[in-house]
Amino acid sequence: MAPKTTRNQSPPSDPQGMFAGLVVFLVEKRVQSRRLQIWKQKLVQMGATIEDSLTKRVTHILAMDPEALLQQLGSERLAHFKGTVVVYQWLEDSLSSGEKVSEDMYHLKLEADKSSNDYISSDDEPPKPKKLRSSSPDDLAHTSIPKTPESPNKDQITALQSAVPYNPPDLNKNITQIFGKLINIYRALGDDRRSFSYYKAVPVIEKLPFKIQSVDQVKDLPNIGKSMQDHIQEIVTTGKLSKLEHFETDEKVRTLALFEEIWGVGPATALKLYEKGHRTLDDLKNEDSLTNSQKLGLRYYDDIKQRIPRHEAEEMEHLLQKVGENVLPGVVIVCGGSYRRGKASCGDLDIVITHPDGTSHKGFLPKYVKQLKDMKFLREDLIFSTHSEECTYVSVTHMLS
DNA sequence: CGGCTGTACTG
DNA sequence: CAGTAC
DNA sequence: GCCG
Repeated sequence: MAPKTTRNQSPPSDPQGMFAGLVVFLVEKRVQSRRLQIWKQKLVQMGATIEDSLTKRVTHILAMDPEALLQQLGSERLAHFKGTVVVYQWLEDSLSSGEKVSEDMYHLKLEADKSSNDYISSDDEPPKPKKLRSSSPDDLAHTSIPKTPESPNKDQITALQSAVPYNPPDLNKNITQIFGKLINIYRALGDDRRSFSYYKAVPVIEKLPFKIQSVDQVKDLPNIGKSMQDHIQEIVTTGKLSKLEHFETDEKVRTLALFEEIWGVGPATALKLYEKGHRTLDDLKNEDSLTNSQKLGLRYYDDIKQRIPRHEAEEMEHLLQKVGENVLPGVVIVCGGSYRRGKASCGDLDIVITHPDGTSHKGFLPKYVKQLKDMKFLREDLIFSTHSEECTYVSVTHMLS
């Protein structure tokens, strides 16, 4: 879980280099990948930072020509960009002259505007006939409280508070959705390692600011190896993945994957249930070998699978903070996880509870939980344990809206 | 080819 | 301790 | 599955 999100490359960057302070986004279209690689390396060496997506920190966009630029970013995203857009020649000339040349002669401008002929996609989720969002989001809260009263994690708190929500464009859903299914399937089969590989590949693909049309565009991305490239190739050309098709026609694989979506059910339990002859969730209604957590996971199957829209997560955070302050003045409650990372929707809500004086948090969680239960925010305990100073709590919540 | 995080909770 | 989740 |  440790966010190693920094993609620090090996070549030592020189903070005094000619590109110091620049944050660059490279439009990769119409660029030889080998050349791109060299450029990236040079930029980093000379003190620049390279962004994988068009974040608000980006100061410079580099592109071959207006078409490539437009094709990868779209005019509306570009319209909001306030930085400098130049052609790669600027970089070439800077490198050859040994000093950063003025951008003036290299500005890349879009041809007038070809009106709004882009694309207005109402991008919903096709493979989800699920309709009613009767708003019963689930909530999994995990709290961990520093062991030492010194509470040396002020940095963590400020880091949490200063995180900037940014949602990269979600092109390439065709690929990430298929990979997402493979993640579940391999995990259901007990192949966690392979599952994790796909798990790591997905965010890499999600961060791409363009739609993948050729293998060349992904051939030297991290966590994308030979197999992934082949799969991507097949998906972009045929629109599907035969490997996945094969899995999905296999009843055992299908069933194991289904059972494993139940909270508390892993590969072993899923297999046992399958061997007992169970094939559907309904078959499990009367299966009393399930643990408490698993029964709850089954009962709230649909609710737990619901994602929480960001704005609702925001409301929940405020509510949680208000109640927390009420139970113990001064307590600090912040959301972490996917919410903190700025996702548009969250599968759960991760909560971190701390207190500035480092000791007052003792015994806070039970009282807090009780309060939240009384007001019908929390519903059912999935896990609830308290050691002397570290507490863990995972629960299903119910929000009436 | 071998490693791929480590830890806490349930029953 | 096995299984599970994070 | 990917990586070293």
